[in-house]
Amino acid sequence: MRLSITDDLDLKQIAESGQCFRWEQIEDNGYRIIHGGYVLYISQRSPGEFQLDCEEEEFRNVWAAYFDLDTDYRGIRQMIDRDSDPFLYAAAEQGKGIRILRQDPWEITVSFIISQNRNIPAIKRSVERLCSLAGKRLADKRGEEYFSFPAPEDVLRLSKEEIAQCRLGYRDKYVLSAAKAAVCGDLSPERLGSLPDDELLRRLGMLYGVGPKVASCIALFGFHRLDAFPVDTWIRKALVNEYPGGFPFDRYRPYNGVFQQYMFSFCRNASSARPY
DNA sequence: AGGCAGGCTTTTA
DNA sequence: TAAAAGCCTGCC
Repeated sequence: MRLSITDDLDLKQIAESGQCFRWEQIEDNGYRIIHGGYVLYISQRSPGEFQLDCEEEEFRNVWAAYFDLDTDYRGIRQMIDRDSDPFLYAAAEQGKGIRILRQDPWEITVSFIISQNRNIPAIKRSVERLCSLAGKRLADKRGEEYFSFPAPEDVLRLSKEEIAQCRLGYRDKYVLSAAKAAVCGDLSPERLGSLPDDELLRRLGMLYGVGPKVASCIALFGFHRLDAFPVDTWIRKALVNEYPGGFPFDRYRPYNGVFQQYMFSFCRNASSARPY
């Protein structure tokens, strides 16, 4: 089917934004996306024009939510005043097209535990290795092989040797601990989904190996808490350099996490020049 | 009590 | 060799 939208949506921006680690680029501006039991091939024809290899029904039931199409990202960007916050304005202009996907909380929890103290290519390798060893080997509509993201029980069934092959390093015990918590139901959306942000962050932070940064990422990307604001090395530098008086969280509530994502993308893409 | 230094696996540039 | 979407432990 074809999809035409007027709001922000840029596949390349999202693919490189560091929130999803399993999108596979299959052509220029075309990706294969694995989400739960569904696989989508989607390509961007032009700004606002997309081709998807699914029926309208699946789009309405699955992918519209995945891409968070009910949220008005253009409207969120318009909260920025160009004159009073030129840095954030420049970041949002360059990151236009980013959306916060509604991804699976368990997959996000594992992915961001793995992410700590590593760069994105390394994260992707570990996640994919984990999937190929513990996930189910399946075929998509094109007959191409893919692996599902493993359930917590599947992760717990891995041998020591298989865990080692995932190159998780010292994070392996964190992943196994999270899997045990998930099996107990301690990570279920039913139990955590209705908690207020601060309480959710507190619960996530109780997981072994999950500190403030990773907890914020899980809240933002796994529980769609758009006000959660992960502070990593990039954002830390940006806050020091651009907001010596502190970031105006009150001004940007309840979308601080979206703005954080623009800044993260901007800082990572910026080489050394600062064109703003 | 709360803050801080050092250590941790591996990969990337 | 330093840095990478950090966190844990032990010490003060």
